[in-house]
Amino acid sequence: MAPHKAPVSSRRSDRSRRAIYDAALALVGESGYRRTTIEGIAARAGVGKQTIYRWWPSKAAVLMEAFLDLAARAAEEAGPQAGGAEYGIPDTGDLAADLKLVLRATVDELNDPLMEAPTRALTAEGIVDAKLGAEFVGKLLDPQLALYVTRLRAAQEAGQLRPDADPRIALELLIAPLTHRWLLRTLPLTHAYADTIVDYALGGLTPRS
Amino acid sequence: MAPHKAPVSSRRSDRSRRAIYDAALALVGESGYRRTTIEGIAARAGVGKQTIYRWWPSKAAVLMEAFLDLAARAAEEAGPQAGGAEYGIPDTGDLAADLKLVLRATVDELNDPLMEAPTRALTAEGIVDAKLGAEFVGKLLDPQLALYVTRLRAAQEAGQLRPDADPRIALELLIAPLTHRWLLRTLPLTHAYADTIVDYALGGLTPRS
Amino acid sequence: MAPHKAPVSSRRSDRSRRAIYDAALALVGESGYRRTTIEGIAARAGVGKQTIYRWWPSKAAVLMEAFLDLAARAAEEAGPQAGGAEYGIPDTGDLAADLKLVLRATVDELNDPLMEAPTRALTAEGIVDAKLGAEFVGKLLDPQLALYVTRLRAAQEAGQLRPDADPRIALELLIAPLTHRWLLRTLPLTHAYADTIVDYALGGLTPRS
Amino acid sequence: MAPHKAPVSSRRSDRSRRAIYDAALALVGESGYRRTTIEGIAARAGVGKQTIYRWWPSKAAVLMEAFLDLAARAAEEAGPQAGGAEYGIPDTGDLAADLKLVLRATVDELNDPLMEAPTRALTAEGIVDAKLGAEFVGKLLDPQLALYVTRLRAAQEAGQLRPDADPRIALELLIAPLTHRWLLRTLPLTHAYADTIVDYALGGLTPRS
DNA sequence: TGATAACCGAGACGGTACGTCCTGTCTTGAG
DNA sequence: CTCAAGACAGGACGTACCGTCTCGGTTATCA
Repeated sequence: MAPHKAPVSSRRSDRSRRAIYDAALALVGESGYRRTTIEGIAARAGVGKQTIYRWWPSKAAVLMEAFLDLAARAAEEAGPQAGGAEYGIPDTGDLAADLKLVLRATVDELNDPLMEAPTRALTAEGIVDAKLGAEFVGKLLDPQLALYVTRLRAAQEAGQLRPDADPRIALELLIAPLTHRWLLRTLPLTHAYADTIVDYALGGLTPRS
Repeated sequence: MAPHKAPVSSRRSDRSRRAIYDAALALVGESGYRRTTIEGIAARAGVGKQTIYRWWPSKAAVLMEAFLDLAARAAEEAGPQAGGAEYGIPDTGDLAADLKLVLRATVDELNDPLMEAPTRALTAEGIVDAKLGAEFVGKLLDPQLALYVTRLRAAQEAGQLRPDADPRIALELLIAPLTHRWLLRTLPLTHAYADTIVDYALGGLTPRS
Repeated sequence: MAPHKAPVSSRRSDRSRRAIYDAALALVGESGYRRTTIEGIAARAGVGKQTIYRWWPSKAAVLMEAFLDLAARAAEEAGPQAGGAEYGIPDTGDLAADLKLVLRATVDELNDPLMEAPTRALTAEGIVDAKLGAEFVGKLLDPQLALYVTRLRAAQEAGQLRPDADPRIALELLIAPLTHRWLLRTLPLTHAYADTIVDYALGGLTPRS
Repeated sequence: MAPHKAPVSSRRSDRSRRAIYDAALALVGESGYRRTTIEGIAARAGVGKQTIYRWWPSKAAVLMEAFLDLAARAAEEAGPQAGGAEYGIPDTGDLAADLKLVLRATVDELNDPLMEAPTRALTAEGIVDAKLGAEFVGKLLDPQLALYVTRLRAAQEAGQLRPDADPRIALELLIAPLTHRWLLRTLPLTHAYADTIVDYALGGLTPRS
């Protein structure tokens, strides 16, 4: 999205950009991030190498954009008919139920084999490369986490969450265990686990009657 | 520890192994994992490349062993005088206090700039490479997590923790948020944060009097 | 001249080709063929290894082309003013004298220390590698030998050589002994030797009056 | 035969030496001299590498000895019953016939595919490596050439060869063309060629009646 | 409505590192 | 005490990509 040395993109070829996204995602899915090369992406996309180097600073940046594009298109598709977490966490009045719903969806997403390779690749890259990590967090993670903050604040106003609880930290209590299992592959990531996490976490955060 | 194609070595050179560990850690610390090369490690260690390829299947495996060796030696040093988490989580009777102590130590460890580069590198590598990840978890993470399980079970027996709480999941509620902040660099990782996590997590896991 | 996997390139860099020729010849001269490496040539020429591998199939092929280029440039220089064997063997009417002149020149050429190393290297390589040998013979040797055939045929027409003598074999009688001494270093290769060879060989090939 | 750093050969294992000869010749025959390695010879001979390095200074030296041993054994076999050139050139009184006989045998030997690979390898090596070349000439070539000198001197005494002809040079006139064709593969090496060479060469060396 | 840029595909270039192979030396352990 | 087995430091091999750099050949403004 942000070219590293802006060549004023009005003349930029959409066809090439699309082809590069597709090639990048396909190759990462097929061969893994490590074995995916810029030359390989260019060849597969039927594009000159320079066309990649002109618009992106690194392989990771290409993949990041390809991934954002994928997510955007997925959201657009699922979006109109109300949709999932992208458009806010539902508020049925029952905080635990709402959270379980969303976390179960997150579990499913993480377990989706199609998304796995690129997500892992980007996360790993971001862990080592602070700049990329910041972009990853800013563009993909933070917007999602903000939805939790919103929902948790609503719960606080509704008296379903301790007024002194920090929503940001509360959210981490919910999200981090899932991420932990997924990233480190310690134990299987299931709906039951998501439910338990919600129960345990909320246990300490709901007002004691 | 497990050579990829075991040359069963009794004749293996200890001097070389040591030099390789040192060179690998030094280079990763100085230039980052990406820019560290096997050739570079060999050159710095004063060792033929083949000596590395003979005993390790990948750069990541070298670093892993170097890291394990580092940890082992650190533990041996700190070990005798009872020491930290390596030798069990203290049990003073106050679960929250004990956990805060240990988690604060973990925070310090994660913030230690000396350990940061290799730990991030290994973690990232493990996220993408399942085999390496399994080794990382089995050799480094699981032993530590087991200590939490032990302590939490003791707490259950002492009636300081709900009898129906799963210690494994409880532990993840404590550990995962720290890891999350550290890996993704979302927000600073402080002692205060560790304390809050303990408070929030235990809130839902201690018996309601 | 014939790239092993023709990248048909008009974009080939002349500067690199030249630098590679120079480096190859220099290194072979300085350190001998064996100790000359493709890496060394690339480094000395200030060229990437791939640029060598792209255009030549082997070290020997590089040297061959470098040598041909050298010979071509030498010929071009010496050429205009009529010159040596490159432009035909002189025909003064005295066959023996003409041959002695040319063979003495060949002796001098073979004894030239500058040409010695690469010529020996190429010859030796060609002895073992039939493909390269064929190229060597076709590009360097045969053209020279053809000049002898021409001169000997002229001598036959002039009645200075038996009409039933095969010029091709006659030529070998003249050339082979020189090559033999030079290649195998059995005895010194002198002008006197060249003269004697001409005398002995022609003795059996001139018409008996 | 001449160890480079004489380890007092009394303890030397004959079995190993033999096995090394066999392995060396076999490998050179199968894969060519270039692709034959000392490691390969050792492995094939079931011998430690050190056992080779102890007794020979180079791959070429191993092959040379193996080759000499082969020639010696071949001679021993063919020897007793009078035999070929090894035991002198026959003297039937007809110089031309005698020479043709021997040169035809040489042609056959050079065309023998079994001997070809190692002979070419050794010759090529000797062309580039002066020390080895000298050994090759001294041990293998000179003894053979001496036989020609003997026969030619006898012919001179019998008045079948000009008294002023240098036998050494005469011999080169006979031998060199064969070697030339064989080494450089310019044209096929046949009995007819050998005969012609004898005819042409002797033509100039026999007394004119 | 050309001229004239920019982008495009292609791919050669100088490099770096890869992982393999072999060299020649040194060490170990079984016989 | 010898010798096969093979680890060791070193270094070249030939390959794969890196990121930069031309090269013509389209487009797609703007003069």
